[in-house]
Amino acid sequence: MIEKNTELKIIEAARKVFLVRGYSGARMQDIADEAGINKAMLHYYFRNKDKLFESIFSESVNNIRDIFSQSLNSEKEIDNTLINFIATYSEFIKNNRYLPSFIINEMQQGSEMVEDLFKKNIKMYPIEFIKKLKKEQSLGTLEKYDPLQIIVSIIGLCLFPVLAQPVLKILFDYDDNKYDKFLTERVAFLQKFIIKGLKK
Amino acid sequence: MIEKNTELKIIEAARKVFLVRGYSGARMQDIADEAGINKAMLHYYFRNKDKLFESIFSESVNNIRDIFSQSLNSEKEIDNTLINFIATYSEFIKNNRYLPSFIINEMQQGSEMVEDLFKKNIKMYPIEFIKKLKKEQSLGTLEKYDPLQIIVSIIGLCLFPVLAQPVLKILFDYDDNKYDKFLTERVAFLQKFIIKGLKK
DNA sequence: GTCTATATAGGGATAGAC
DNA sequence: GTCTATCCCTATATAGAC
Repeated sequence: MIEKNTELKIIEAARKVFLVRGYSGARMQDIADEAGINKAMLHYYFRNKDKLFESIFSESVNNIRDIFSQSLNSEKEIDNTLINFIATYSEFIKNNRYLPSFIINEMQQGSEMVEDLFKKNIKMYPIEFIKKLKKEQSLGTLEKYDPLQIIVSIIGLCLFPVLAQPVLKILFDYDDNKYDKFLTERVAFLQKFIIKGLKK
Repeated sequence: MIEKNTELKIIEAARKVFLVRGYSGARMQDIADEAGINKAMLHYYFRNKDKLFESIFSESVNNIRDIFSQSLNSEKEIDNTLINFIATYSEFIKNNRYLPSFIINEMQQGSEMVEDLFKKNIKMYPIEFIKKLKKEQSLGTLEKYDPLQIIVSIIGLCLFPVLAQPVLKILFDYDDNKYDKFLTERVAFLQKFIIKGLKK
């Protein structure tokens, strides 16, 4: 087993701690423990907590942006674009449970630093997808809903069960396995439900 | 103007601070300032930060539960039940923006205290609504989806735009007014979209 | 009940040896 | 580059006067 370099170990540990606990809940000591080093090293590599946080937050925003544009901008026609997006995006979110709530929460705090980092990194506006929607709407195959309402709905339908996972698990009395099954089955459900909801 | 009693002032201030900043981000000093008193008073009325937090978290869970069961358990048939729920629930969430993310986030931390409080207060499982869905499904008027998938979808469609508000405002370049309009228009959109998606 | 002053702990940051 | 020891500020909590 090759020993990973320290900077990488720190990044991975910081990612784990920040994504679950958030900026204010994260402890430098916890990150050091998770990385198997001491606190001083954190400051040696990343001057302070803010700088370390910035690097984690930025990469998180980039990850969300990449998977989003990558899975939405397909050359296929509308049905397959939707089916493909729902599957790809759901899979990504399932494997990155804490990403959405992390970003949403930090943004909610309204700190300048976070908002600037977000603006700097995000740059995504699904123009191509909106064009595709509008074309179908004018052809009369899709209901004439506001494209942004549609997009927020699709993303929300994929994200919400992962965002609210800790709450929903208790409400439904589902263990990890059952909830995982719920998420897996959800993909097919969403593909059908969304397309039916949009079609004229 | 009648002077509110101190305990009430503390509760209101704590609510404001905890809901936005969360447990770890909240400062007793900020709560004292918001209430217009000094820190010592917080400890006089609520022994410590944990106790104060508990009372806010509990009332938050109760609020969510009340509005949920209240707006879902109507005597009407399925279409009107849905239309009524979407309108009532959306309105409530709009007026209580921070409630959902507060509960979801604290639950994500996985502390025993929070999880116990949640379990103790929540007790909601929409049995009547599920019955109503299943009846329509067996009559062939609704698609035979898993009722829990349906419920998670409806709630998610209402909650997500409020949960993700700080992110979506930036993505869409919407100011407060435009976003408010977006949320208002969303109700009618959701009523149509959801019913179309569910109908056979 | 309400205040000021202060104790105590927690956590981010630095100095300095190796 | 990595460690130990320590600094020092911040935040919670308490003591005690009024």
